Amino acid sequence: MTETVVTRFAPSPTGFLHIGGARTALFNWLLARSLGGKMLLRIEDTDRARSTDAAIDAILDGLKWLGLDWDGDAVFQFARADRHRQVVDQMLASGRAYPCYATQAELEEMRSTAQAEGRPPRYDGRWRDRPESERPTDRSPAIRLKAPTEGETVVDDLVQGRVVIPNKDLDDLVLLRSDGTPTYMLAVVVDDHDMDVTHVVRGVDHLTNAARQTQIYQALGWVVPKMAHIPLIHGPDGAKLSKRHGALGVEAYREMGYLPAALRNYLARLGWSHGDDEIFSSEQAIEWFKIGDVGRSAARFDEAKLQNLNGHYMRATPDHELMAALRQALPYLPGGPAAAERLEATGRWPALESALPGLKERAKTLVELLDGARFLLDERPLAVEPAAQALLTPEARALLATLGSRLAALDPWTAAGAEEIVRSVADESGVKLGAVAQPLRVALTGRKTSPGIFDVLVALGREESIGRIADQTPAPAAG
RNA sequence: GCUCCCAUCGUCUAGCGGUCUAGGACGUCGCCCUCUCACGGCGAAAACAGGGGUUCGAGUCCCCUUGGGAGCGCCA
Repeated sequence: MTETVVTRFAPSPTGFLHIGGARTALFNWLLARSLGGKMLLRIEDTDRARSTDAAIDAILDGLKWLGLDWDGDAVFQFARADRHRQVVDQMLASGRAYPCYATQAELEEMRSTAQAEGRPPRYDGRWRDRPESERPTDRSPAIRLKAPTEGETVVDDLVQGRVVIPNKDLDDLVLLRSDGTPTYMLAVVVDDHDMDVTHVVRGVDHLTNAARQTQIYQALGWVVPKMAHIPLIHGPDGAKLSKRHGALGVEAYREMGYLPAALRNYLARLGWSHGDDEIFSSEQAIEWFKIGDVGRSAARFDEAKLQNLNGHYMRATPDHELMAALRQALPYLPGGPAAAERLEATGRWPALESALPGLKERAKTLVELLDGARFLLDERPLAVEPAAQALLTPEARALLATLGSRLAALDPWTAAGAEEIVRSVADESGVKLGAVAQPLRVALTGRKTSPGIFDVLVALGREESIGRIADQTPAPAAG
């Protein structure tokens, strides 16, 4: 019998799609796809105060952008509250759960005295075995799990190995709050069971929860799904990734000009490896992925490596595809919308695409690519960067003047033809190619660096090129 | 405090008792290519946290120490 593998990604919609969450989703996705199974999506929105529609949209949008598709419709946990309560009734009836009337103040006190005595803060089970006759009628109880007090609970984890937690360290967790709403701990178990989830892949921060949830499964007599708790992502300083480390949400990576495929590759390689392979497609990752190959130690997020990887992806992407990716990303990039407008107005979309080969090998992100393409966006007369200004010496301007008139006669307007002219001007003037090429670069782009200057000439076209050169050429005699 | 997890170059990692004078990648530093910057090529520096065992033999297994991390809610 072949059981269909079912994984699930279960974010709580209280913010954007966290980069760590994205990796959890990726591993769930890889596991499901590699085993021919399904990945489900469940929105854990039981915290009504913190859950927002905007966050749900952000998470869905982030997953789609990253190319992580899920099977079926997203399940909303809050909508299943009745089912959760039904399961608790079942547990109450079987004696595996009991009502607890302890007040917040009592719980507070329990915690503080436990702390003071050096014991782990936990519920003392004071309502666990109280007879019904003692139950107060002036308030409604929370329902707690009657957890085993002795022995140990074992989590056979696909990544962490066999993790054993003494039951005495696990208290009777709340299943249903006194207002009748189910807790996360209960909801997760019931939903995973009802959704036929076979593999639970999530962050190690849930490892202790896994033990507690195992107790719930056992109380219910349900099969415990396979678990895989993957290590968390840390910031460059080794501490858990947080706001102060900068970008946290995947949408920020879109804004920084990263390609989804590159981010997927990077994230997959963070904590998982297939020998020495560094650059691989998602298809390869799916083929190679084994959850057991995921390491147990936390990995630091290294943006320099992500950038390098993204650079590889950009260079490897065919121009028309990269062009499409850029057009899609433009609305999200800083200055992107304005750039799109300019390209539209000047009709330079084709020029940009033709300049892509030179542009993409000089950029690690789409943002850098766009910056490199600025010479195509700028209008005459060009603003020359201060650092570049120094190259426009009187001698250089004179060379430019010669160059301008020679170039004007070039036909057809090709890179090879332009190169021939530039080289001969250099030869005739007895200077090195650079002495002509550099001033030409400044005249054409306003900067000291750019793609190959002959390619720039072609991308800009004859009229614009000649014009820009003229802009930097001394006015004839008159002055 | 208690419970659990982790520990190879600065970073991500390969290594699953002998092939390790520890490999790859990013980053760093040289050199080459060159119209600039890149790309690319070549090369260099750079690690088994410490201490005990087990074993003929340990980066690989066990224990301790140290150092990190996570969890301990009527949050998820």
